[in-house]
Amino acid sequence: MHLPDMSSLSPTARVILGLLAWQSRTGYEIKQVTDRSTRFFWGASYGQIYPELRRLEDAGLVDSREEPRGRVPRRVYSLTEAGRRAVDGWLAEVDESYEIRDEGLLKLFFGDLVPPEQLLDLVGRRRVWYQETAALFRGIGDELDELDETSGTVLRYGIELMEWNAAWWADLEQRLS
Amino acid sequence: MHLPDMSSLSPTARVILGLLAWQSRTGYEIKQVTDRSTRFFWGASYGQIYPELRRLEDAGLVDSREEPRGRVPRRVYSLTEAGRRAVDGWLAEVDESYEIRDEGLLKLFFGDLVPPEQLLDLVGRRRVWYQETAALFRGIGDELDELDETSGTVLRYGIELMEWNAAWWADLEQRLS
DNA sequence: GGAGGCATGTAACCGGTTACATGATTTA
DNA sequence: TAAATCATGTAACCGGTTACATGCCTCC
Repeated sequence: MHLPDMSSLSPTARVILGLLAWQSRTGYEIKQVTDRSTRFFWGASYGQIYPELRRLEDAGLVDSREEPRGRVPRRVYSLTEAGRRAVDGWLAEVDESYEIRDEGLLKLFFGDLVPPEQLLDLVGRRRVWYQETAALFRGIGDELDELDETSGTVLRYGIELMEWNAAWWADLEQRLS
Repeated sequence: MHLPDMSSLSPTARVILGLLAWQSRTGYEIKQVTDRSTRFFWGASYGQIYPELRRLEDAGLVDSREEPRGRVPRRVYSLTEAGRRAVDGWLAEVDESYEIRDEGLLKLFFGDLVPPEQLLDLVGRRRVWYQETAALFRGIGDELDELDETSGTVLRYGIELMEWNAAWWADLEQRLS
């Protein structure tokens, strides 16, 4: 067991520890939950989750017990007290990263290089994509009942951000045509 | 000289080629320009730029000539015709990636784990950050004169997005207090 | 003379995705 | 019985950041 170095908590580790602070879960379940909730602003893949769970257990921030379903092996992870302290420590840090990677915006940036109708096509596609994503998020919200909690607030952020974007690109589309 | 494989144009390569489509530049200048324009939705570091320029030259998408300033070595890169075709090809693709990594949102997601005043503090910090970033972008806009071009439109997007965020977090702040 | 900007580059590291591999169980 | 879902994991690869290293030139 190594010293838990809180300053080096990787992004994926933060998501995992946060989710485990609510309840114990398997790696598979963690993936499920992130796909339905944090995916759009903080995703996680199996290739990260399973090795990370090992590292976290190694560091003493989580522990696990085997809970097979029939003959299907299954390992449930729980937050330790040290893990809980690590989560609290991270939540108390006063620095939050923010990053966007938007290829549509990059293409718009270089929009002067293409004929107007191609640019208009791009803008229209983006508008549609934002509308569809907003609808997708609304659908997730309809299945949820915990919209009053902070996790619900984040979903609302997602919906409203997508709607804002849909409106912005629709506006640009109109001005270009 | 290798075959230029357009389908494998890395994100950084796209930014570089796009900028070179406007005018020839050194690696240093490319960094300058991205820092003032695409940085907030598509950044680039020296550690990427210089090796990428080499690879692009190897692939025949750019070429370069030495243009030292006094005894300071300096290499100016230009887009070749194959490079221009690669840019046009990329711009014509109908698929654009979109990604957000927002640690503030992640903390809000787990907001139920912390005392209300700590959550309020986080929300306030985020609101301030968006306000400041909006102001920063507006400052960049004031120095620019090409606000009618598509690159100017992208800056406007940045400003308005930051303003929308500032308003959203301010609203949440008010409801929490 | 010193600070800051111009200019180029590399090495180590890191976080993440994708594809692959395996097998049990449940559902249509 | 076939497909989908549950469940775990690894290896190869990739794109990117950070820190480091070097040296000239200009302006205060």
